[in-house]
Amino acid sequence: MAKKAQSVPRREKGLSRNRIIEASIELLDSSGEGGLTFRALSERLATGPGAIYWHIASKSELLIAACDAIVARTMNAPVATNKREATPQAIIRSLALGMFDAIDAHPWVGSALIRAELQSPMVRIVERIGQQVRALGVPDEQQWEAVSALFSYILGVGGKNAANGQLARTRGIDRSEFLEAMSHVWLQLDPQEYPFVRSAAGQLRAHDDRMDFLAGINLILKGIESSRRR
Amino acid sequence: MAKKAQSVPRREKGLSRNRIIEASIELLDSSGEGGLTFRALSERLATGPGAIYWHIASKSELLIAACDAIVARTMNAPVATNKREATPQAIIRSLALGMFDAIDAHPWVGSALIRAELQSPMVRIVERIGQQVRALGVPDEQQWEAVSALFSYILGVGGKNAANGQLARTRGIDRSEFLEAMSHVWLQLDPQEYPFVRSAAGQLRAHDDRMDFLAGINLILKGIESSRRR
DNA sequence: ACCTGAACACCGTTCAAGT
DNA sequence: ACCTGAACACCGTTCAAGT
Repeated sequence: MAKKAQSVPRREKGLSRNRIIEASIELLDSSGEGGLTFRALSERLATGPGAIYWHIASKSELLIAACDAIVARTMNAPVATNKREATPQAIIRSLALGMFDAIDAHPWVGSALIRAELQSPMVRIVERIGQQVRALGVPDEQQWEAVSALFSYILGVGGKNAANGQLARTRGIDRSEFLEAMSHVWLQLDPQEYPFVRSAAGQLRAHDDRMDFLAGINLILKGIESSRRR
Repeated sequence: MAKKAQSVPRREKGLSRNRIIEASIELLDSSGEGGLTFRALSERLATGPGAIYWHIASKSELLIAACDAIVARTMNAPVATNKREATPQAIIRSLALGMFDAIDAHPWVGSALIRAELQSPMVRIVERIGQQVRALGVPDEQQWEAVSALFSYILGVGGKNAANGQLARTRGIDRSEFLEAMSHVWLQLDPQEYPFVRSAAGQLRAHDDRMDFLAGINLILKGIESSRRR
């Protein structure tokens, strides 16, 4: 009968790079970094562990590919800014927050991103930010430094959040409980040796990761601005 | 300092948390993150894998303890600044570079640091930087944001360098070869979609990680300064 | 071309048994 | 109190064999 007359949704049974990546994302989301194993994955795909190797070279490649899929979605999503003032700064803030939220939703992306250095996920992020840094009027020789700083900062916060997510999962602990406990530990420190950390213990309990993240982006943006002005 | 008159250096044969940590550092330095296994470690310590568990709860605790030992040394080292102008900014730069160099020498510290969130290694770094941010005259409510931004940035660059080190080890590839190859890949990208990355490919080949890192620290410091002035 | 699944060479961790 | 080492329950990866 008609072979391509209508949208026969690619036979469910055939394995493909894409199906493998989608299944990996589901697995990573539902059971964390440790949840992605070739055995669990092949069970979910109703196949043998060896079959996956026909489509993907290694676990590390698989993790980066899954990370890249999330980053691609995030960087291609329409930028959520007020049209009235879609300044480069506002767009950069929005892109950065997009990554923050993506990592918040998929904590494993944070650590995968770090391992994917200079590969596709980084390229996507750097490109989007880079264009806005240009639009900011930063001179050519300073653009790389500016983009690199923003990217590294996002990477750092992302990695931290990935660790948080991992910790929350393994210890089955609530984030605010954990902050409470940590704040208590900090208050216990020797006041001679740790005056700053002790005094910051209160803010630790109250702080909002997302707002702190944004504040850091704003500091870097201000730094870029005041460098440019000179 | 010397607490007691040159005591006998704790009998070589007895296991101890410290000896285990030192052996772990050697193993991590010589064969990377993957090189730290309880089997390799117990062989080096001439004991069984189970023995280590008497002194340390888990591999993750071991990794963080090893990381903390390096961070402690780094943060306690005398700050290398020109006495004449030991401004808070200069001290922060020096502390940050100290961490950069430590991670450069021990790439595994980068990824361990990320996993150690809010624990001892972070506390040491945050304290040292925090004191200088205070000395900068940043108002109380803004201190945490400033320190947090600096720390996250250091974490991000550190994580990236850890990945580099790992990559260099597994692929047995030289850093500059790798940058060369990556720069070539970037030049191949679609100019419509990736104008910025393409134009940055040249700088990628030429760039100096350490200088880029310092430039980022300076951007954040400038941002802090201009926030304060407002 | 694509898939199967047993087998290999590892892991971290536990625990009865020793000293 | 501290150590031993076999055993358990996993891993990623390979590969002859199938379709």
